[in-house]
Amino acid sequence: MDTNPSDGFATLNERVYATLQADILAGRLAPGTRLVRRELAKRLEVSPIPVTEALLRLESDGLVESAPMYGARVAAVSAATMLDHLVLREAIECQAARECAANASETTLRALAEEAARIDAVMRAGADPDDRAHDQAHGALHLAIAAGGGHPGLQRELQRLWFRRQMHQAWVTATDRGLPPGWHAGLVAAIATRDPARAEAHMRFHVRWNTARHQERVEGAG
Amino acid sequence: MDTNPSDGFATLNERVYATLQADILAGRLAPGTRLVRRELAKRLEVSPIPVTEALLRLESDGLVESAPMYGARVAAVSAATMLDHLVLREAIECQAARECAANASETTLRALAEEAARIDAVMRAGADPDDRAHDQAHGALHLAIAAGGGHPGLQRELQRLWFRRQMHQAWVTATDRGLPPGWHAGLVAAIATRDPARAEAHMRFHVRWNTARHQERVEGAG
DNA sequence: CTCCCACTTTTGATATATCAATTATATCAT
DNA sequence: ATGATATAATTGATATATCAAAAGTGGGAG
Repeated sequence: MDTNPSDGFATLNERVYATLQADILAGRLAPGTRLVRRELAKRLEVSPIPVTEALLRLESDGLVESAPMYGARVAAVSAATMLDHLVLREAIECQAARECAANASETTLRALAEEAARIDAVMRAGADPDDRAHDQAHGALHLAIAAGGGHPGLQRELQRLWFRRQMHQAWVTATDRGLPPGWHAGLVAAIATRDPARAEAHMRFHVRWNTARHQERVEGAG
Repeated sequence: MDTNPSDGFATLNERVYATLQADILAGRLAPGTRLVRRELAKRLEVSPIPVTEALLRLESDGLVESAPMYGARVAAVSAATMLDHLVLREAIECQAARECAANASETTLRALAEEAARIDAVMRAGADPDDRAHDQAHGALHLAIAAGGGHPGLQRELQRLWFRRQMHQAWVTATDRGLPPGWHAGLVAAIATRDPARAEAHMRFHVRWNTARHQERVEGAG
């Protein structure tokens, strides 16, 4: 079918990509679900070609796994894949904190501090586990830190990783509770010292909190 | 045309991907070159579909840039893109060094040390700037460090980044000379201390050597 | 001579059709 | 009944065809 110019997608490829991504991130397509091109094409009322291309992009985002002459399925979620993701996120976010400390403008730092305080306030008030707006704001803050360093590549990588984080969150009980007060404000303050090592250390501690929660869950389930 | 089963590629998509990648990495396709699907399809004797898919994958590797309804071209190489790449590499490799220090087996560490010594010896002897085998071994060592931590995601990301590194090297005069003796042996020794902070610091210094060379070039060109 | 527009050409996006590999199912011998 | 095998149905890979956007081109108005 033709591309509806009013929906904001330039191509069908993009529309299919966005649709499938939303379905996976929201958990409407469970990990392991087979993604059959013709089926998806029929359901979305397009030909198999944009579907194929969208699946390829989702694969490079880590949301879909596939093998030649076998097909694609929604990527598995396991303790191992989550740990893998967290380690990668630690890499990117620690570097982002460094670069942000070194390069961000004073204006940017002020804006980050403000937003961090706002997010901490919502968290302390006890955000709903599935408060989309809050989670979205939280992600935006981390992205903004990555953007603050002025290196688009870091920002792009973190964006991709954040997709996988959202997917994981659909399949584990998120535990945002029990965070120290000023969790994000402290992080931004460390960045604002302009000391890369300090910014990195603080970010590492920040990301590792998630890793620790993850490992508790794994052991608890053992 | 049909897939030749003897060439090691399961699909035409893969073959086209490998061919174009090799052409870009070797500099046979210069940055900025327009990549017209039908042309490539005719030249490679396939239909436009595998070409489209291969271009999508190359785009996610950062070797190709494209926009909807505009087409693809070989990614630009500039001081900014190179710096972006180096920052990303610093992120991944520093984390890789940490994880390797924390998780690699003694056997792995011994093998890394051996290979590092070998590479340093070749470097000290003055490797040809375009000695493919040596460059390949050098890349393999870094990949092996990333693999040593036991997190496939880090390894995959570094592999992708290394492609961009190879591309950049086709367009700048590589300066492998002037490295301190034991450049890689020292790095692996730091990892073998099992102290993540120390491993990371050493790796950061290692990667930043490239960043510094890069910035010298930029200033020199100004 | 320059600028703008109608027209042609090129090329990206994608539907349809076809082939081949894989998987499911039915059949048969043991 | 069990397992192997032939056959049918499914589905991935990809060639061909079509449509539409964009880029290039020539001619006429100013």
